[in-house]
Amino acid sequence: MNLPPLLQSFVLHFGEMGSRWGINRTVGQIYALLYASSQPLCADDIVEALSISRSNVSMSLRELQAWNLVVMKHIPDDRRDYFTTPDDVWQILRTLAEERKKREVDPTLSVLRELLMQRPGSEEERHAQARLAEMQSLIEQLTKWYDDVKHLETEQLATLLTLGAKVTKLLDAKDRIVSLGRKRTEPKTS
Amino acid sequence: MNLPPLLQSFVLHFGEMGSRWGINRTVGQIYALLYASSQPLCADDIVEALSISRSNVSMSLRELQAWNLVVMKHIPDDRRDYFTTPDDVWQILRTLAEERKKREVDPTLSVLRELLMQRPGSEEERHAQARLAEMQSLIEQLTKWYDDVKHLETEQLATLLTLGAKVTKLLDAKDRIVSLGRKRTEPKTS
DNA sequence: CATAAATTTCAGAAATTACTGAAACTTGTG
DNA sequence: CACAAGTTTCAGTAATTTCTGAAATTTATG
Repeated sequence: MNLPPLLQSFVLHFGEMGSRWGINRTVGQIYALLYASSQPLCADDIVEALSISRSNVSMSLRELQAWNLVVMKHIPDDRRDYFTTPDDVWQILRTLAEERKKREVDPTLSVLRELLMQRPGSEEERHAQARLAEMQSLIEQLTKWYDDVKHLETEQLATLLTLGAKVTKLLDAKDRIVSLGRKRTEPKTS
Repeated sequence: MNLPPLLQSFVLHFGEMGSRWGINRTVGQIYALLYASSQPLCADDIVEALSISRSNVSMSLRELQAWNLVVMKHIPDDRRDYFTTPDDVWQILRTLAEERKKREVDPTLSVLRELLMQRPGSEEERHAQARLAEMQSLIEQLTKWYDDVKHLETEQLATLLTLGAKVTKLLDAKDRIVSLGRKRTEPKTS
């Protein structure tokens, strides 16, 4: 591996974190490299930058494509495929959320639904189902929220983040404002 | 493994998902078993239920404790340690969020901060730093939101979820209400 | 449609991670 | 404090995952 030190640290860190994020080391490193590079890279650039085999690069790029985390680019008069990551970090976040949900949440939700269709054959099963139902309910509330929020434009999403817990206060505030309004009294501005 | 079919399916599913969630199969299975069981279980109960070695159970319980995902209970006149999961699924969610953040986000944030302290030694490094800064900014916004929201009581959290994207509309509504209030006009109720 | 460049596939090797059983350790009790 | 019940540790083994290099396939072009 022969990269500028800063880039190398970043790449190595993503490699190490890879396993915690459910991807492998190489995939993490390649992603980091593409993310931080100023230019799209082709497979051989990656082979050279990370000192890994050509086939490993091929497999890993395929994995990153399956995650929709890289985009392929073409350079005029060059047959090779070049890769980058999308520029917009908010868009990357949306993709990550979508893919992780697909892989980590949806399968469980469908198993829960299936198991909750069954008739319990014992008291122990009845209790288990009650617990599964709690889990299902929570996950469905979370995914409903996610489905709602994922369509937001970046700016709105940022607003929502900045608002944070104040949302609940805002709700109270609204109620107060409304009732004040009804009494035709001047409300405070938040 | 000799469990009621429903429980067994649930346990096996959690085992399979384990790797995607950054825990291993056994840990996933034990968690599922404890989660759905009506009674606390001791290590030997788990050995029997899942047909795995005593030492594996010990190691896996240790891991689950490190995640704060199980609680130890004691039964009068019984020296053995018994384990359950917390009852409240919302509390479980909070714990999961906290632990995943600690393992999956915080280390990266600290690496990013460190790398952004360095002075870039080339144009390539300068560009890389700009990209890292974008990533850092996004993660900091997200963790700030999280730090804010994590203190909410379950009921408020549920409200926030139900609200979802409507929050942004609510904001608009508030503005309208406020200005209407100023004009001493009867505002609409949401 | 032949050729050459680029890419992918895949079987086996290497590396990593998970699991077991035996031994060591801890803790409560007579 | 000796014993027994319970728990943990750890070295070796098993299982899984990742990586490689050679061969096969695809694709653009003259």
